[in-house]
Amino acid sequence: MPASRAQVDLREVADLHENILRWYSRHARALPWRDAETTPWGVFVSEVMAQQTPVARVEPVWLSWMQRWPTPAHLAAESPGEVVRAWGRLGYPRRALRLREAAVAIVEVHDGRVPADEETLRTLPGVGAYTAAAVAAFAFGRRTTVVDTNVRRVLARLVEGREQAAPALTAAESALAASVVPADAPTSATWNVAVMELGALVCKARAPQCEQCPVLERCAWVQSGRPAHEGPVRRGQAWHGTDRQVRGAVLQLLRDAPRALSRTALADAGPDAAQLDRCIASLIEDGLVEPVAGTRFRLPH
DNA sequence: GACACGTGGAA
DNA sequence: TTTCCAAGTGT
Repeated sequence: MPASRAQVDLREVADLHENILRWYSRHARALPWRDAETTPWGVFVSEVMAQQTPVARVEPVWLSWMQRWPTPAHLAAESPGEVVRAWGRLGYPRRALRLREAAVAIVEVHDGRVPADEETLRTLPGVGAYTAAAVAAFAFGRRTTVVDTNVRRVLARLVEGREQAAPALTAAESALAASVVPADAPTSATWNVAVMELGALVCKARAPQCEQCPVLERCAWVQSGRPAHEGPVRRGQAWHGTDRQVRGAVLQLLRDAPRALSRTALADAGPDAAQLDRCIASLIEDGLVEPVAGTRFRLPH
């Protein structure tokens, strides 16, 4: 059956809802941004921090971040460099700049309040389809379809009978995910986070814990004997010797330095002089580094 | 659609 | 030790 035809009948959907929502009520992690008193801004921050980043690593940074900048106005008033420094080693530090830019837009365009609808959320820097849906659902209880890597993997296995989702999100996947979202808005929000949680804790990429799965009996992948992934092997992310590695090393030096560093000091970031210069230039271009008097470098003020 | 973009823990 | 990959976005 082509993936575009994969679907679940109504009785089956109701059963998935019941079992997955019950599982979530018993096994959901007590993440701080799930507290009832968390503001939409707090949810927004958590979703940006969680992009491509394990949730466990986000938690301590989120706690200190919300203490320091409890509202968009607080963050908007901060310097980019301090924001990048506080981002620490979460990775993809451009997210920190965009989060601050989003805070500025929220203050200047949206009266200091996080927008509730996806279309408006999508206009904010660093907010794509996933984050817009997640904030609408988890901060405002909107009925929408949240599709992240967990949801894609769970549906690939449960409904399509495949071990892995496609390399990139397809329209068919989005349609399938939308077709199983509960009609009721509050329930839909819980459903979206419940499927994500199931993917994160049980239906994991590497070592799925099928014996703990609340919908094991309905899983197409398990029923067909858990066949191994067919098709092209996913290309691993290159790392050693890449610009990304050098950029990360430069930024780590600057985060840890109280003042501007010389080009010589930054040479610790990599042995290739041409690559180092290229990376410094691209970091400046990205707004992550600021040149001082042409010869020294620091996080942007 | 393909690529670039950080980081570190688990297997 | 190397590889995998994690609540994606922007170009």
